[in-house]
Amino acid sequence: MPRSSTTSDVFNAIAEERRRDILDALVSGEKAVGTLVDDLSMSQPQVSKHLRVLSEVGLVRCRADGRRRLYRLEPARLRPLNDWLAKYEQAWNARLDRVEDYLKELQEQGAQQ
Amino acid sequence: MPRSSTTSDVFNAIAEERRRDILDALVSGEKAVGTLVDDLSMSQPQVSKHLRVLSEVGLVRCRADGRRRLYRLEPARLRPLNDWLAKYEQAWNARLDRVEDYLKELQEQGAQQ
DNA sequence: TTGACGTATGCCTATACGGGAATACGATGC
DNA sequence: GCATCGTATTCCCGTATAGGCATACGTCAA
Repeated sequence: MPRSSTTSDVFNAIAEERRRDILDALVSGEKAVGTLVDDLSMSQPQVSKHLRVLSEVGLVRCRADGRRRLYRLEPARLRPLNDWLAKYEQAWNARLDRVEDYLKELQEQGAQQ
Repeated sequence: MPRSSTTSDVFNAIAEERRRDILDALVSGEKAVGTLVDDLSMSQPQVSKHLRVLSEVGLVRCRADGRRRLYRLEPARLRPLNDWLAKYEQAWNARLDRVEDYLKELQEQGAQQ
């Protein structure tokens, strides 16, 4: 069995960094495909394909404007991610309280790569 | 070019649902591999392999106890996810304020699948 | 109509995957 | 030492990808 499809859920869709870049670029508002191509220095087909994936999981929505297509963010779809992450906030904060431990994390993180 | 490695970052590591299941199971505390196998009804090699991925991105940490290996959560490593998501909280909340829109989201989400 | 523009799609390849089965490894108890 | 338990690793497979390139599609201007 291969990896789950990128369009199977939000988690798989945002696993690709390029797609996160696209979402980041859309935070400031609706943008045309060409604008994303320029801003992110990606090929046009590449952008279109990633937008398709994001669209299939509902993270973006499309609107026609002449021959351009304007894509906008659909932040509500990030909810599953937020909900899942919320479970760990408590455990997380408990660690953050111990500053020494946290600094050690960062050191190990740096040393590991 | 294939998809990024599952061990390339936290985003790719948690894309797999089984691995999220494992993390969820570890929220309550340190657990042995066998315990996870029973709790999650997964094969032992499967659990070990997923734990390896989680371990490589630092989401879990291992400790030996006799012939058992106890794995525990490393919540601090979820930070990149939290940071990335934070960018969207504002846009998100703006939508949540409009309850009608949010309900519509849920309806569309249900109708789509 | 014709051409140009903006975008989407199809084909291709190398690549990394998740799961199953078998097996190797390390620690324990006798 | 030896059998056994608990885990990790290896090999195999079918499969879905991301990117490059070429091209099809829809819309607008002249």
